[in-house]
Amino acid sequence: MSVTIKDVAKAANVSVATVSRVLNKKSNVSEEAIRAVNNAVEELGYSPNFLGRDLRKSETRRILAIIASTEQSFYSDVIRGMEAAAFAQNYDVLIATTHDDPNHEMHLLGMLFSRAVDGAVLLGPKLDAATINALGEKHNIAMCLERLDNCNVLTVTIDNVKAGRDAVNYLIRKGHRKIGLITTLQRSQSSIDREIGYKLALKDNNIPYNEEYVYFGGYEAEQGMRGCEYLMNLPSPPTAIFSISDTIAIGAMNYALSKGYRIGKDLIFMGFDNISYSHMFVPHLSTVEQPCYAQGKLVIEKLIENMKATIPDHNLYTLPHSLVLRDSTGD
Amino acid sequence: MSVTIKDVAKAANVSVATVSRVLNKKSNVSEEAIRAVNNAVEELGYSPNFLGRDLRKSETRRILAIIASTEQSFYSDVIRGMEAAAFAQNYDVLIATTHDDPNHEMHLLGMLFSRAVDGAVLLGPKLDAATINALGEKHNIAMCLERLDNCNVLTVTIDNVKAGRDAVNYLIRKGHRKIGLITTLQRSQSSIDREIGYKLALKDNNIPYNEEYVYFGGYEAEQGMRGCEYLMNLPSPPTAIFSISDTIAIGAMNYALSKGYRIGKDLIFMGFDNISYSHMFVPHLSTVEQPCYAQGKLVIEKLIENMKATIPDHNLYTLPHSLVLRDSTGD
DNA sequence: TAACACATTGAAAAGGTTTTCACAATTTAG
DNA sequence: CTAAATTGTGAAAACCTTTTCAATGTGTTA
Repeated sequence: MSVTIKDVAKAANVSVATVSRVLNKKSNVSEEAIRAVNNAVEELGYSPNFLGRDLRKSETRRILAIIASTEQSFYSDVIRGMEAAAFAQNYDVLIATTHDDPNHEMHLLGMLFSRAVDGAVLLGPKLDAATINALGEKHNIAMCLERLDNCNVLTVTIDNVKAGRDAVNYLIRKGHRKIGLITTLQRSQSSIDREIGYKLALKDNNIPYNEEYVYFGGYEAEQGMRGCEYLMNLPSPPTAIFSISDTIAIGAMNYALSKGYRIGKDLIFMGFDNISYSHMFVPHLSTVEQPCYAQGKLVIEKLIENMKATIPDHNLYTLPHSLVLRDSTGD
Repeated sequence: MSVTIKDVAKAANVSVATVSRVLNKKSNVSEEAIRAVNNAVEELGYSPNFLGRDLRKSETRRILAIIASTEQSFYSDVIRGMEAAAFAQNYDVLIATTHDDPNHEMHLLGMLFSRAVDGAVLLGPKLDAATINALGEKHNIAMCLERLDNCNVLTVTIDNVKAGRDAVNYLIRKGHRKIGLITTLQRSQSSIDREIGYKLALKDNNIPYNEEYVYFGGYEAEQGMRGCEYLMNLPSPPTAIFSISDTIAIGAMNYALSKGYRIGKDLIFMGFDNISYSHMFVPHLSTVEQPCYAQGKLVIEKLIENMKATIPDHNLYTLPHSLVLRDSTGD
């Protein structure tokens, strides 16, 4: 029914081998054959069946990026970086979402085990380290943005401990000593690391850790509001709030605005991620920026290297972050 | 090197045909064989090669969603709808981004022509109607969110003309007669349709169309700011502004806030899309909501139907939108 | 002129699966 | 107790490529 390489061969009066050679731009084929084949291809509207090709070559030149959801807009830059690195070596990047379901994550990894893709990058996996380690033994897996403790799979991320520490140190340097933290109950390693950084910054400045100043919520802006409400209703409320994501920080500021706090003066805020909305929101949000594009680019480069390597690289690569200072810290 | 169905067959002491039958849960196979095969599979850590399977079955049960970028967070709900419908029939949804490049869009469609996926959904294509029509003749393509004039390919969208008209009519009903429009220079059909709706609403209320009140910018919040600045510096500035997207509206409100306008009173705003940030931003943004999830779900259902159908359905389906009224219109 | 290198080509194997077909063994019907 | 139906099974074909190998033909060298 569908036109195959055989049909092209017949139409061009050559063998299928020759058609294949022309299509793959092999050198040893005559000008005449090239013309005949190209004409036939054009005429019949032929496009090669990748299933046949991929099966024979045992390679698809496709990489799967597995993300929790497309909601988190800051994935966007990571994907762009991944694509840039992939295209440079003739790979395509496909994206699939898990919706935070480890079973579905495993299902998607099935595409890797079954060779429907050549490699997979996990952006914030829900599977545990042991499972991923086991899979990483036999398959081409990498992690990006998020590391996992005791996981020896190729990983590209930032130093979230240091990032949290830098962020909070900055708030303290601004003259604040009562620092709130809004983080998440459902813990990713990055949240945990940022919280560790928060504690280290307090220690750096001889400020005792006060667990009252830490609110555990969810990832939504709504939860940021709740967190801020909780913190500001403490007997001795904080004067600076560090949130482990911009979305949460925006929610928190939302609450502060509604209560008339003067953001940047009475109360300062620091977010994380530098999502595009963080400088659309008024007041503009100070935040920690991580090199999304660079992380995406690097992880793909390393992953592709690993495909060819005999001894795969299972290292952890840490890229530098930076502070972006805006209205919300009075800058 | 890699373990195949043959290895399993050997280990289980049966033929490859039997292994295949067990794996695909065919009825006519003995309990004994089932046990033997399952053991062998377990022991060898076998997972079937999808390239072989898909080639043989001429089907991949994968659908490609082609989007401009993962930046636009409101795609997220559409994707969720698509996945729900797909999973229900054992299909997977893969996402790929074009970055607004028609060439890259064509490259991705290559996965469809080459049978690496069974169908493709375009969410905001950059290719022209004629090209898509031609491709739609031979391949399983659908469009979602965005229609194209003179394009007879299965399409699921909303009535953007009516939506724009409803939005502007609401602003007028609120007592305003000087209505600004911030739209985009690089035109998608939805922008065009919303602009038509804007004009129709003016006509509905005998308000003459004034081209000074229309600003053509880009899709970024930044451009919304510019648009608002332009409009408010007119000799007789508008008292209500309709933006063709929430992101643009948020930018516009940003400018208005910085100039001290009382949003919801002196100046009212209406956006489009109901992105999650539209009710995080203070003041909360009134907007037009489109049924993203439902559109995604429907387009996949129809697309899968088309795969089986002898005469494919090339209709345009229009789902209902609604107004979401918040602070920015004084509600 | 013989021997040889080189360019171009096609037949066939290979890649891993599913499915058809035929066959044997068993059960059921008459 | 025989004929017919059913069940379980394996060999081989099919899906569509790429690639290996051998063969042909041309041109070059000795």
